[in-house]
Amino acid sequence: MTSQTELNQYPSEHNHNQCVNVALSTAQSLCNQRGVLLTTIRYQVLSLIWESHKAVKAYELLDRLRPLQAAAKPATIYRALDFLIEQGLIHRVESLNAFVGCRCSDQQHEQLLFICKLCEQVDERPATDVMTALLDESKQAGFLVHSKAIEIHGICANCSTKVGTT
Amino acid sequence: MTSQTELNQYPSEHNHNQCVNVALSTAQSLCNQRGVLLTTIRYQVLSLIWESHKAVKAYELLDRLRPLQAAAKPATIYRALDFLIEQGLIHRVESLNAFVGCRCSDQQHEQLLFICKLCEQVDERPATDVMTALLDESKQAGFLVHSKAIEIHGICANCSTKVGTT
DNA sequence: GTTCTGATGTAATAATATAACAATTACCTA
DNA sequence: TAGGTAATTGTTATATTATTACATCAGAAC
Repeated sequence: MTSQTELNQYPSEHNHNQCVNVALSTAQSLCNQRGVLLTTIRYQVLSLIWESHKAVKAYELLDRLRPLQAAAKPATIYRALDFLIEQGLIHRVESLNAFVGCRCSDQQHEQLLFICKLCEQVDERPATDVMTALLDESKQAGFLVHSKAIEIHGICANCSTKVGTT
Repeated sequence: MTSQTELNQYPSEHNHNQCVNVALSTAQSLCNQRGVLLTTIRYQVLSLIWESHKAVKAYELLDRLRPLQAAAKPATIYRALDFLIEQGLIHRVESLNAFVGCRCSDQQHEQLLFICKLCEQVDERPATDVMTALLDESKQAGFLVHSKAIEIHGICANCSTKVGTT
């Protein structure tokens, strides 16, 4: 049953512990480099977000944080989220009002987010061609880009294989 | 003062009455073609959205609808918005939780939204190159696209000229 | 006219997010 | 190491955004 659940959530070759470890240690060293504090609460929230590759809602995080931080309130979560977003450690998924870990914190942070309607996992891709085309378009429009949100909803490769073979 | 306001909102060559007229009559004929009802409430909400090129919040629409529909409640607005979105007559701006008229209802509906932080106007552009690159990327990822939200925040050409010359 | 469907009325409440101010902690430096 | 300062967290309240459920109404189909 556990294995079935994991099968539904991740491709079989996926070692999620490693994802989490990499994410958390990268986060820690980035914060060190930048002289900002990855406090206990912030670290715990980041860990909770990294429990899966799904986008998580703020109040769901709150529920999951409370066992660790009895005093946790909405502000607790939103402050941690604000910090993590500022540091580029997570993405806010605008079209879901939810949050997902960023796998590219140390590189170009703004990416395409592919959001699967079936497994709900969010995959990020740098998509250089798209970004180039986008900057071209912006330049043509005379538009000065500050930030972008590019969110694609549909069915991921993993899920469409399963659907196809069922 | 009125003219100053308008100057801040639209490029001078812009005839907004025409925008509105085109949008509303296009909406009406599309609904006729499709055999769906552009009821009074829906028409009023669409008109209110088209009062400017800014994205409007649902509860702001509610306030503005009430003089016309004394019984208007949140559900009234959200139902009208759902309908207008389904019919491709407006865009939901995910990153603002707000709504803006669509100038391309009869064509390819999914566009890039350029959102100006200064004048708050939302400009939509088809950006074929971006869309092509995006579909390529999706194909490479094996991702089946259902819908996309591409929202660019920054400073529009009109505002950056003003800022530049000040 | 009756029935059926879609639209609207109405009330309650859920879900998401922020503001304001107090208390505490971390850090610097004298 | 004491004291000052800035950042973080605690706490309460409330604002904002959105949905659900059920009643009623209006118009089309029969």
